[in-house]
Amino acid sequence: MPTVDEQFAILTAGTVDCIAATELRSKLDSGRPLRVKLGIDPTASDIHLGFAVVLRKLRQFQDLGHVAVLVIGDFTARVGDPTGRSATRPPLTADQVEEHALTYVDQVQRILDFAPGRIEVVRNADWLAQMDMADILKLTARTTVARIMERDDFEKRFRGGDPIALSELLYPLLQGSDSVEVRADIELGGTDQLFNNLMGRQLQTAAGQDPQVVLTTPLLEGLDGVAKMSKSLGNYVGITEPGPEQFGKIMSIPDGLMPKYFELATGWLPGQVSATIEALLSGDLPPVEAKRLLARTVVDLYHGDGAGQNAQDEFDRVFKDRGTPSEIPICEVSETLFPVRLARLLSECSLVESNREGKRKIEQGGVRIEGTKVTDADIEVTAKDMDGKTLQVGKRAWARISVTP
RNA sequence: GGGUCUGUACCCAAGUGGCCAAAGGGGACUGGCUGUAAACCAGUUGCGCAAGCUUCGGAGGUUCGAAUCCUCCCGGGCCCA
Repeated sequence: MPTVDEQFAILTAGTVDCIAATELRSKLDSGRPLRVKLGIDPTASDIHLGFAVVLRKLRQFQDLGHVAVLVIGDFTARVGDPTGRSATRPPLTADQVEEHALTYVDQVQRILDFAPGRIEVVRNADWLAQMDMADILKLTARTTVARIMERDDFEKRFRGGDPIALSELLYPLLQGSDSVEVRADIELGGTDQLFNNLMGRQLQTAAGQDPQVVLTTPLLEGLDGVAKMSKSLGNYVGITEPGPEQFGKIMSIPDGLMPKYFELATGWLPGQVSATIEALLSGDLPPVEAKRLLARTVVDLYHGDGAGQNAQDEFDRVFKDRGTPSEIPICEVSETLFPVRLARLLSECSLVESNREGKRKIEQGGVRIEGTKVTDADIEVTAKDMDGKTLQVGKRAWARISVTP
């Protein structure tokens, strides 16, 4: 068992805020397993590399003998966390939330330790949905408008004349209540959660509990290199995506983002990360090779050793050598559809969104049959032409036609 | 409650009776270059094979003709109370 100092060093490595360091030390000092809370709003169906950062931190706590308390925000998801939003987000239906919650737990198992005693998974609807008006008034009386409006994004929206639903203002309070409910010793979150997590401390203190320590992890930018990685922006790499998909996505990140990805997405020890970054910056490691290494590492992390190399081979075959992917989704098309305009066939196979878009893509030289570029935008094809043949739109969309009687 | 402004395609935003499927920018997409990076260049960006159809918060109305005018409704900002 590592000493308190060693634990402290491991746990605060790679974090941005630690409120408060002395409290963390004394909690670790107590020697008891600490309850480490992480809230997760089931607003989307995929867990991505950005969220994996904080999950990995939580795993470190588990490995040191502490208990992960995963709070599924099935209630709060219906309010919608306003964090980082410039607009009110539409509330999700109970069904959507439920569906997401299930897939989350499934995905999280790739990172967290689910051994008995190591983790508790709870849902905040269990207590939040029970609250009546008296409870809510009591809760809201614990803070002030001025305090809530200190939050950066509220303030910005308010100043900009953008609408803020009253319910959104309650969000930090609800999340804070979770901390009271689960008696959290520590709460983890991205830096965008700092305000919410501090609210937990305030509420715990008011409830006579020892306030939780708040640790925040950096936010990871998405593939565009600008906005934080998020499902809604579509700039993410999902941890359950197929290896080749992950590999390709990582190859497309801006060069400048590589150090951050090495640091936050590889699961490497700090020494290895800094050595790699140094080699990259000094020119000893060419950028392409660095990125390939990064992509392989991430794929290995989620698909097992060797998967990264396979993904890279596939990548080289398809994109470097302009070849054909090893696995192409089959598109079954009824024989009665033929003869058919190629543009229509493309949309039948979901390679494009409409016949019209299909026609455009052909005009733009982006469509190939068996690797041969199609030049006639109005071309008609027959079942015999197409059966068993591959269709390609752009660099990434593929389908193999299978004609069914 | 009163006043006033406002709601346009993924986002911002022009348009105020026909020349509007709707300027411009961003984003996205396709092609070129390349390292599926960045930068840059060219193009595309409602649906339909087409005639044409549907779209400018919603529902009605005026008109040969409406995103543009009128009525009501819904949503939002600001000021006053």
